[in-house]
Amino acid sequence: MSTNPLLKGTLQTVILKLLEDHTEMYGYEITQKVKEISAGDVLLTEGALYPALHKLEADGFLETFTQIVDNRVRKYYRLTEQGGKEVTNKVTEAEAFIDQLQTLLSLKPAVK
Amino acid sequence: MSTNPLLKGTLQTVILKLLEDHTEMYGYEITQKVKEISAGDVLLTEGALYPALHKLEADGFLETFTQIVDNRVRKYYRLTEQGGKEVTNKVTEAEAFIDQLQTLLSLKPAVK
DNA sequence: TTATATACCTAACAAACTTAGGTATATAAA
DNA sequence: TTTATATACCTAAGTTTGTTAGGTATATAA
Repeated sequence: MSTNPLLKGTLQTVILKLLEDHTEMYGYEITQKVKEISAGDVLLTEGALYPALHKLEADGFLETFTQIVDNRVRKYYRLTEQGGKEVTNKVTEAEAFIDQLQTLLSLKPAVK
Repeated sequence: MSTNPLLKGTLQTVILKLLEDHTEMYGYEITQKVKEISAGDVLLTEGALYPALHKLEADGFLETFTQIVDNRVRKYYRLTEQGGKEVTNKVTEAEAFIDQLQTLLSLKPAVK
């Protein structure tokens, strides 16, 4: 019943931020890290994650390389130089969004 | 150029919250109130607003009545009883979303 | 008479999800 | 041994929710 896009358009921002903090990650690892950080509250669906990664790569923000571990393929992602700049932009945008939403919903904890 | 869904899936929540605080509002008034509260940062597009209002009404969260003012029609919206409960749900959901996003982006100001 | 503000609306398109599949290997449990 | 779970990648159909771009109409200021 829950039509619940958990990250509401901020998935790209979260991915970029994780890659800023962890340098190199593969898709499955990202789902686990998000689950861990959010204490199990945010469960990325693969149908959202993989297309998002491919788009970020196509846009020039990520680059990839593959490794074989235990006979299984891992596709690692890493920020490009352009991607490094984009993290800052997207995080700033997310902060503004949170700020606006808190204002509109009267959730601001204190006066700015 | 800005593909900027300013409210990223929270438009319904914002509308319901405004109607909780102001009892009765019409569409155009909502756009002006959002602009005012956000200091001009959030400009609702009518193509998003009106369908959202119609959906909230169809879902039983809002009821309407019309008034003529200066020969022009105003369609007022008001929360139904069910809508009154839904505000709480949706605002709680939005708070959780903000919290999760702040955690994932390392934006949390302090430890909880 | 032209532009801006007020006031409603819809339709075509795009973005970003969910849901539901598919392929394949390693390992723990029944 | 076979079944389930974890690991690891992927895509396609459908839905929701927005943008963009129109349309109609009245009041008022330039």
